[in-house]
Amino acid sequence: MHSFTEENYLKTIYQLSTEDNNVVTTNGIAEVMNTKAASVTDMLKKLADKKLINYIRYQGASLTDAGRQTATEIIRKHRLWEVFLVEKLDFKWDEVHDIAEELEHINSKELVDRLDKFLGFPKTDPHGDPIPDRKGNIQQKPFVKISKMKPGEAGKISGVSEHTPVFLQYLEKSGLTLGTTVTIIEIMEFDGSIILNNQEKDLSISREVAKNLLVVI
Amino acid sequence: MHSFTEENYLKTIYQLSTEDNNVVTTNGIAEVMNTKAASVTDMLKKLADKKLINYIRYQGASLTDAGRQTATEIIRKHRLWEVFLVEKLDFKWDEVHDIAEELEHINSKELVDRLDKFLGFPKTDPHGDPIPDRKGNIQQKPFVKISKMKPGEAGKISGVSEHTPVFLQYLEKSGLTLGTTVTIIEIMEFDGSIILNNQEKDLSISREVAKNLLVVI
DNA sequence: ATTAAATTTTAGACTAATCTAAATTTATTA
DNA sequence: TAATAAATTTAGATTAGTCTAAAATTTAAT
Repeated sequence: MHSFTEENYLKTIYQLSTEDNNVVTTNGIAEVMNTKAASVTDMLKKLADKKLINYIRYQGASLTDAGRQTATEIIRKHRLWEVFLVEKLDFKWDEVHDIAEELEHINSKELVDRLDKFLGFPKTDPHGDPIPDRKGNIQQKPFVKISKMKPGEAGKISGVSEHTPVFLQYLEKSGLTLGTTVTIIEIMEFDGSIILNNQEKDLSISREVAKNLLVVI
Repeated sequence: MHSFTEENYLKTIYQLSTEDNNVVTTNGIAEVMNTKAASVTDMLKKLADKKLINYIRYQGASLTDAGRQTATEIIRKHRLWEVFLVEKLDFKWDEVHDIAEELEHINSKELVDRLDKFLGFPKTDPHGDPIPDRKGNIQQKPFVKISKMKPGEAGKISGVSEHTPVFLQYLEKSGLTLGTTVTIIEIMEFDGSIILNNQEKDLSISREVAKNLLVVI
């Protein structure tokens, strides 16, 4: 088995490599993980030795099949536990991330599969992120950032690309929860902020918010 | 917070100090934890520095109030998770120990309390062990080892002092599950084995088994 | 195409937890 | 009660993960 630390690196590399296509940089990892570049380099060497990543000095890293498999298993566990926490234990969607961050390292395939069944084989977690299947396949939804939409277009809020409690709480307060349909009214030239209609009411959101709110059209 | 390792030491010290009254020895801990006496000494010094145990060189260790509080919190989590695994995920009672051993280190009081509520505030785990309350109070049941009983006496099987899968599977196969009532028929002089009646049938158990099976009379 | 800036790696040190082997203390017993 | 055995602790080494500071490499810019 892999250590918690190794697992966290693999998860981060996975996430960064889907955002910025494929090759991941040392500094990129260091920033996300709140650590130093030197530490990242050490770990990249170790993961390369274990054949979990492809790594070329000064060039960056990408996951091998084995590495990707491990990464998606961790993400699967993270998201299933989040569903459990929200659906069964009545946590709010902004409270579950840190706890799931710990639970994702519990080691038992049997446990994961039984949890999956217990939850009724959910397809997405409480933030709209898709839950990988046992083999690591992820059903990617056709998410569109609100910031990319044009006036007149409408979409159903289906995901977020920021998972911090403050952001989620802001959405909650503004009624921008998963499943609600929004229509773009107007985009302000001055600062790119967007006025949209949400459940009969108009409201303005900043460009920053629009970038992190995902809809399905 | 305390490291996993510290938590495991505290749990072990707690368990040993209830078995053999109070003061716990270095070798005793080393044996239970599958480690070396030298490692135990190091950790005892560290735990003493943190005021979690009272420790006198060459004399042994005992928990402080703070140490006991931490230990019982871990045991509370362990046993609640075991209930979850058996009641909600349909694991057998002999399959849950190792998984709970990992889950017991997840750090969130909120999680524990919500889990407790979700499970309907259970009083005992699947092996009959009492679940400590939030404050660390344990409702000790009046357990009696079958090996201490006399012919003619009867009792309800209510706990075990061995938690290994092989032992639990043996009990399962023999029909010696929690809740069934057994009556002592005869104690063999030769090897101390015991013949008892269990659900209309007589069966013989070894002294070793009798020492680890607990009943309430 | 050099130079400067940014990124990345190496070297060397630190901490937590562990180990072996040797030294010390306590317990046993002759 | 002195000698031996058992238990415990210390000394010194090892591993995983981290860090700072310095060196190497790549990228950007003049």
